[in-house]
Amino acid sequence: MARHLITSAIPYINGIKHLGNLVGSQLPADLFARYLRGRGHEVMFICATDEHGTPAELAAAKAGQPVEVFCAEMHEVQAEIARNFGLSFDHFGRSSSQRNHGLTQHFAGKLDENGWISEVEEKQVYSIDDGRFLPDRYIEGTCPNCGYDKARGDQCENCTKQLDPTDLIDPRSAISGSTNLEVRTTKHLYLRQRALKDQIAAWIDSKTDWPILTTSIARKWLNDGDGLQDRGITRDLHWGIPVKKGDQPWPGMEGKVFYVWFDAPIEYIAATAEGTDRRGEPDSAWRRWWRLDEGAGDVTYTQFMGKDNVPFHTLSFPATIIGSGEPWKLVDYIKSFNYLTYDGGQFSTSQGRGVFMDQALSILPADYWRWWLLSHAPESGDSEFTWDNFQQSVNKDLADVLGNFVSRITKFCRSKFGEVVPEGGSYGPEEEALIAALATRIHAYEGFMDHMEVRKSAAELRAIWVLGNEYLQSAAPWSTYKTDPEKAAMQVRLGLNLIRLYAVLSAPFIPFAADQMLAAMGTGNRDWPGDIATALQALPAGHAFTTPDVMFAKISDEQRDEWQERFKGIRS
RNA sequence: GGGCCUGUAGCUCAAUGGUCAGAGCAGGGCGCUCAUAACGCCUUGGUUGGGGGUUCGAGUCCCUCCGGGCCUACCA
Repeated sequence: MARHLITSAIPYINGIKHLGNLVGSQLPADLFARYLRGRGHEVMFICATDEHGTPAELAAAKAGQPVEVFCAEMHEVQAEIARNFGLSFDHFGRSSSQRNHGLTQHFAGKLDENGWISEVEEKQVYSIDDGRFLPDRYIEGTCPNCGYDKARGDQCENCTKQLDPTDLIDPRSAISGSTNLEVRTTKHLYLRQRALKDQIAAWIDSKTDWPILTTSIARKWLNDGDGLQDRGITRDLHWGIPVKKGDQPWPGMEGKVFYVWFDAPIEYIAATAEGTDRRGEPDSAWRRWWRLDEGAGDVTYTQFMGKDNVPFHTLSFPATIIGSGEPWKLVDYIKSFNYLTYDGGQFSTSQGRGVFMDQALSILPADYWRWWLLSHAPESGDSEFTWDNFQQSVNKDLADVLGNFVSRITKFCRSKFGEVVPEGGSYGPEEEALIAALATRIHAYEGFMDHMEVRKSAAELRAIWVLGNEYLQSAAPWSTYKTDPEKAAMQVRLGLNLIRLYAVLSAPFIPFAADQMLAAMGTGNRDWPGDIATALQALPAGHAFTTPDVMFAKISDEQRDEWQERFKGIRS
């Protein structure tokens, strides 16, 4: 039994996430966590909402709410949706928690003690009417290059030229449209990543088994141009973690907060503490996951994230950890994902294009989405969601292959033997062959799952389901029943045990259906199979079961067409 | 502009430089009747984006061209 710490990139607070966000971090992380728990390992699976930053303040203002209230409400909304998707977090925390305040200030204090913080005076655009400094992309104006009148201060979307806000002609606030702007001087703290570059590079170089997507992004940032740059870790905002050195004030930084990307990954640690606090456990309970000197030496730490998050998890957060000089646990493996696209384009919140998590659950059970998303996870490149593909995959894999298998064996048994595991008969060559085939495929499945090969795991699991149908077809208990009822009883008993075995193996992908299968089989036995023949005797003769309703109703062409129309959004 | 990823069957994807490039779906045929008209077996289908090169051997390595995507540090 090993100890596994698993974190999913924390979703931003300002709205409900779409299926692309889900498949890029939370869902595969949940798959891995459920699998490891199923195999008997000790797992700590952490996620949270990422609540700070300019967009949160603006979204709250738009909703007409104080930002604290807005964030608290949105956290509950996201937590509820996560529960309904079966995301099995040990704790779903908040980056605005007091735990994160304390830890973030602690890390900043340590970094300063060790000389890794510099104070920098810089000039930024201030909007007098908005009463706030504006990040570059919140300044709009006319592009000096192409004349596009909605160019942003960081880049012109029309001609893709990179800009400085002062380049813009007729600059205005993207928030209010106000042109009452001025350049002001402000002081910020920078994390001296440049000075930590060699240590970080050596650490990255030691990770030879990481996905290319992960290491290539890290190396690009380490080596491109002048190499890794220092990063500002404070902002002139109201909502956030006040800048302090540990629990002491930071002279000259009054009224400023830490940058959201500084405190967000620290929330992984803080959320673990929030969880143990909630359970009434002492500090040692979370520290044994995070402090190498307090019991975390045997922890394997895996992070899941979309590719946009990679620089922060390979560079900034490790710089924080390493720079602290304290024995905090560093990540062992980063599993990163490409993007899911929607029907030939991007998911778009503003255009209402694509399916968002709440909408997904309003039309179909979570397992349908979990299965499709995981079996099509964007591992080697971006992958595309189309309704046609979704309908075909779900109908074939879940309804025809798995659901129908459960249906045919339970209904046959009910009609010939009643809803009880039948007695009699013994294995022959066909059964031995099935057990051998199962052993081979389950071994392969475990190998793919151990290595987080999500799509290959799904394909292997499906192949395991198919073995059940192949067996039934060749064993043909409906025929043997006529001449040798004892043999038919043995075949059916094996088939019913396959249902339980499939529930256990499938639970990481489709936990709700797995629960349904176990409930129908009248068992709470979730033991991961070791010896397959033994595992197929979990339900003994005489054990009562119930015949479940249709587990996966098929998606009709009408539904598919209606949903395609409903979620296509407004094309610009 | 720079960098990274990617292009394989109608579709979605596999293939440590090494048999005849494989699966699933879709298409075609046969079988079965327990089952959600479901299942099983067989089968059609590829100049691996184009061109050049290295090698005994290239989907894989190199060059080049074409197409798609992402990132480029003050959004997160």
